[in-house]
Amino acid sequence: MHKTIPPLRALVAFEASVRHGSFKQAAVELNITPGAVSQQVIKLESWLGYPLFIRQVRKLKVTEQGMSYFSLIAPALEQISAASKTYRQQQENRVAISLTQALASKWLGPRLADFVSKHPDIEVHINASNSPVDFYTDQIDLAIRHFNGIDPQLEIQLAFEDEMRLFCSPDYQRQHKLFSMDTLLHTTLIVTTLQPFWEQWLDRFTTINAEQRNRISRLHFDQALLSIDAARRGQGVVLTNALLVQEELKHGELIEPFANSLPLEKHYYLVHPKQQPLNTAACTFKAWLLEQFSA
Amino acid sequence: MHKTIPPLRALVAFEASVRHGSFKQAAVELNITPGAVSQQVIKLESWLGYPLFIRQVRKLKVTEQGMSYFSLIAPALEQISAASKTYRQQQENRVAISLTQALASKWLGPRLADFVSKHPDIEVHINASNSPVDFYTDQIDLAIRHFNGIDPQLEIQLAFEDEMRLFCSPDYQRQHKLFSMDTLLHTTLIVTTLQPFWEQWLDRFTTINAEQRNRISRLHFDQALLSIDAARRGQGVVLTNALLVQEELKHGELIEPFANSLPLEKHYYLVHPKQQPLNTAACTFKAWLLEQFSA
DNA sequence: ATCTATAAAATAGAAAAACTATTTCATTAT
DNA sequence: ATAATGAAATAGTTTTTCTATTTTATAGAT
Repeated sequence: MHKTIPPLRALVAFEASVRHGSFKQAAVELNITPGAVSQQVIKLESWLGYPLFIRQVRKLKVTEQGMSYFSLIAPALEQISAASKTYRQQQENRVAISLTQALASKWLGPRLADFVSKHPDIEVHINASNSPVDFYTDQIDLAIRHFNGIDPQLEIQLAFEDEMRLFCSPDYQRQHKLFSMDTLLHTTLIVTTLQPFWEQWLDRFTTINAEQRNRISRLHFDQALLSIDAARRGQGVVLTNALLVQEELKHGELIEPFANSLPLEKHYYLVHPKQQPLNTAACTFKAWLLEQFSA
Repeated sequence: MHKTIPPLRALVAFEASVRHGSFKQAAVELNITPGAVSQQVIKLESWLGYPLFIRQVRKLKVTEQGMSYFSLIAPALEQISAASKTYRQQQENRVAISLTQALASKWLGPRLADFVSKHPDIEVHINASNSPVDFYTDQIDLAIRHFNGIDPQLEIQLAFEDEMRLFCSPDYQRQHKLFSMDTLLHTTLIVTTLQPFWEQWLDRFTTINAEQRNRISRLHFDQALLSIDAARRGQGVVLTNALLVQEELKHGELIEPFANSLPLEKHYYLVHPKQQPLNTAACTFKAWLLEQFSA
């Protein structure tokens, strides 16, 4: 099929030289030296087997054959340029962020309208997944990750410090008289599988011993969102970050019976790979996110 | 204008990989290693900013974006390939020869029909000019030149030895009783400007002295063809190479009253530049010419 | 279950292409 | 007459392209 492909850099130099009628001007456009243009054109002439220009002192005249060849390859190069511009530029207006479903739903979701209204030309992709992403393969620009904040390959900025707070619905509190710590013995603990912090919390803030703790009833969910929902429905008490229940607190669907907070070693950070420069949209989005973190 | 040109070798590798759905097969087509194809595709992905293929073990799947980009650039590459094939191949079927007008008209012209009938696909260009040519600029493959046969830059083969013979029309011979050398005193000598051999010829083959020679009437032409024509019309006697009057001799339009021949130091050679390899057509034409020289 | 074949990925090094810097040349402009 | 201009020629530097090799994860055969 493609057995006959000319030296393509030479073709680009030729096309620009015809348009400008000058190696000098072509060089300016291509941002290379005139000598390089000259050599590339000679290379193409050698490949084709005949001259494409009549060279005069300080002057260049394209041959008829050169002109004819130009008329065929110029539109093709233009097509490649236009397609490439479009497909590359597509990325300038696009930003994709990866974060957990809980954060996407409870934190970013309610705020996104603000960003969109401020930047209607930017296409925002939310990759809400609890599994780790590959920035390159999955075309992710930014991520909010929960980790220790150490990774030499990433640009890292703290988003939120993580801490576990206890929440339940108002009804649950009334029914179980959740007014002192020891009443937790008679409640159901809603456990999020990936956030196994109940032991630490109870040990830190109650006098309930290990044996007693083993006897407390538990409900397990593998998603923070489901745990929060269960608590909202009055099925137990949940430990989570207040960030994820801001709306429920606001609407009185959940309350915080005890003001105790268990700080964690891992926090939420905004990250992106050092080796992958952010496009305009991603920079804009990042700036907006940093604003939101500190608000 | 062409500010957005992707790495073009990478584009070629990408296009072939999409068509084959395999780096391996693309490599076979492009006659490079699979590793090189892989690297070029990665390079294009990096330039565009997103992946073009989903890589699976021993398998390659083009992304939607990749397919979409392919649909735009593939026709353009095909256009470049087709144009380049045509314009390069044009040379394979073309041969151009430079020689004097006299040789073109009197020697090559009558014989060319033979070559053309044997090779109808070969396009023959006759550059009949008495001024020197530049092989490269003027796109000349071969030349028949009149010189001493020494030029290190050329491939050289003897075509004909040059010699001056005397010719006139039968009528002129009768009117001037051209049966002995001294009768030349009363003729008109037809002189070709670039072939000033009358003095030598008369000195070598007659007893006419210098003073007598100065008194012979002369007619000057700057083209050998015109000199021959004048002789044919009975306007005088002409010195020329027998090669150029073969048809006139055959038709009885010219005769050779005296069989004397003045050998010259320069001869006719078939030449072409050592640095400019002959294409197929030119090789074929050269072989045919060499045949004609020895016939 | 084990072994072989396959094709893409990753890596280091070699070869070729692309480009730069400089000088020369033949005008052209001042 | 001198200075400016742009293409040509040349040697050297930088970058790209490509090769060779090993690794990896299957997919297929036994």
